[in-house]
Amino acid sequence: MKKLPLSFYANKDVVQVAKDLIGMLVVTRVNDVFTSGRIVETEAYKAIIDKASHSYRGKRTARNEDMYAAAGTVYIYICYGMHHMLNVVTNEKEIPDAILIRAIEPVAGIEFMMKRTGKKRDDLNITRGPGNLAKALGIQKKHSGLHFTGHHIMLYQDGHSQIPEHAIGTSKRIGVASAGDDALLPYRFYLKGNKYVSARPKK
DNA sequence: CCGGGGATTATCT
DNA sequence: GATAATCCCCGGC
Repeated sequence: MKKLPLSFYANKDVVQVAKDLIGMLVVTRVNDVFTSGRIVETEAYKAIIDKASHSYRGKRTARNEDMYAAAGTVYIYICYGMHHMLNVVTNEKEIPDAILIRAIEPVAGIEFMMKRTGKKRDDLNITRGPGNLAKALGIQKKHSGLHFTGHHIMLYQDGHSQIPEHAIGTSKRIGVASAGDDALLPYRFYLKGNKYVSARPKK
C-alpha cells in the first residue's frame, strides 16, 4: 500500500482522474484514530465552464477558495447546513477542478465509524453517500486545505486498486438538476454491483 | 419499492 | 430571504 504521488492528481483531465480514483483507498487520522475505505463512487466537477461546479464562471469566495489550490489539496464544504462533502482538487494551482467522493466501502476502523455515525456494522448507509462517508471518516470543515499526501486525510493505492474498464459504470451526476444541460454530463463513476454505491440517478 | 417533505445552517444575494 | 454537489423517515402501494 502506497500513497498516491502528486503526479496522480496534477495536470490531467479531472474526469479521467475521477475514474482512476475508483478502487483507491481513503485513509483518515483524526484525533489519532485511523479509519479507511475503498472508493466506489466519484463525480468530476470541471473548472470554470461547468454549471454544476462551485467555481462556475470563475466564482471565487472564502468558501471555495481551496478549489483554486494546488493539485492534491483537500476541499471540504458543508451542504444543506449539516453534511460535510469530501473533494479532491486536481490539475494545477488556480484551475479549480475537483472531484467529489460520493461513496466508499469500509476497510478499517469500522468500530469507530459506527461510533461516529451511530449506525450498525451491517447498515450499508454507514459510508454510502457523500454526507455519510464524511461523517464515518470523522471529516470536518477544518480539514479543508490539507494535502492528500500529508498525514491526516490521505489517498493510497494497493493491490486491489486497479479496476478493469468493464467494471466501472458511468452516469450523470446526482443532485445537480439546477445546472441545466450540464446536469446531463457523464461525470459520475462507480464500481458496478458494489452495495455501497448510492442510488442510481433517475432518468 | 417509491415519492414527498422536514431537518438544519453556512453561504450568497 | 433563498438556496443548497444530502439524508432520513414516513405513508402508500
